Amino acid sequence: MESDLATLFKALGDPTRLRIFEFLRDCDCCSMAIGDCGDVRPADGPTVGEVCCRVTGLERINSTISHHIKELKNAGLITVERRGKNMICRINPEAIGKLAGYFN
Amino acid sequence: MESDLATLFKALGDPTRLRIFEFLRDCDCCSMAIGDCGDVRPADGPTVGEVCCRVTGLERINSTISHHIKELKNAGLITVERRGKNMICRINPEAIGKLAGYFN
DNA sequence: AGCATAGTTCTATATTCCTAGAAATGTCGT
DNA sequence: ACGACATTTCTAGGAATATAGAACTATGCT
Repeated sequence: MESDLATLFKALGDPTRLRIFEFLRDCDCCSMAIGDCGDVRPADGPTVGEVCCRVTGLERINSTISHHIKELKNAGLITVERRGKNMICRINPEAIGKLAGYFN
Repeated sequence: MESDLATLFKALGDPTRLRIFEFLRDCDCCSMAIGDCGDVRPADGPTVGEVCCRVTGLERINSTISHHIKELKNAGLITVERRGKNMICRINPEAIGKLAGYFN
């Protein structure tokens, strides 16, 4: 759960992670999540599995995505919370604020 | 001279490079540069050598700093221009603008 | 309890990256 | 042309990282 700037930037510096991050951010802004590979439903955020099969151009094995999500979480960019069998992922607004402030 | 976002973030994701970047940014905002290890003079920007001996807490060999500066340049975050025997480094405002826009 | 589903952790491998020293390049002054 | 200075490029070694497959953990359902 570090959050110094270099750590934040490093986490976003990998193309795969950046896509995941942007996907989560887009879900966040419209407060909808995309259902398990097809349908659409309102939700707190997409699950790890939804990230796996929904982030376009992302052809990565489950364990790889899980690893990247963990890294985003450790950097403090997102939060991950259990909801039944699933883990739902959300952007951490504080981190965004921190980054936004840095360039102004 | 790439400038996609992942590349920008990756360049800033290394602690050494981030310090260099911030040093250059601070020089830029006050339009002063710190002279060769001690004195202060007006200038377009600090030289590579000045970065080497002036960035606090940076104990890196010359070639290492040069390598990092090159990487910042390749990412499009800074510009490097020859001035006599020296190379002067400057922040690229476009890149800053791009990053600022990204988080708003 | 037993099973299916959802994710995580472990292990291994190939690639990338950071660092530093040595050699090379470019520029200026004499 | 020569030497001093500033910086880059080359080379190499060690650390970190991305990826994937297998094994494991956690949860819910029947």
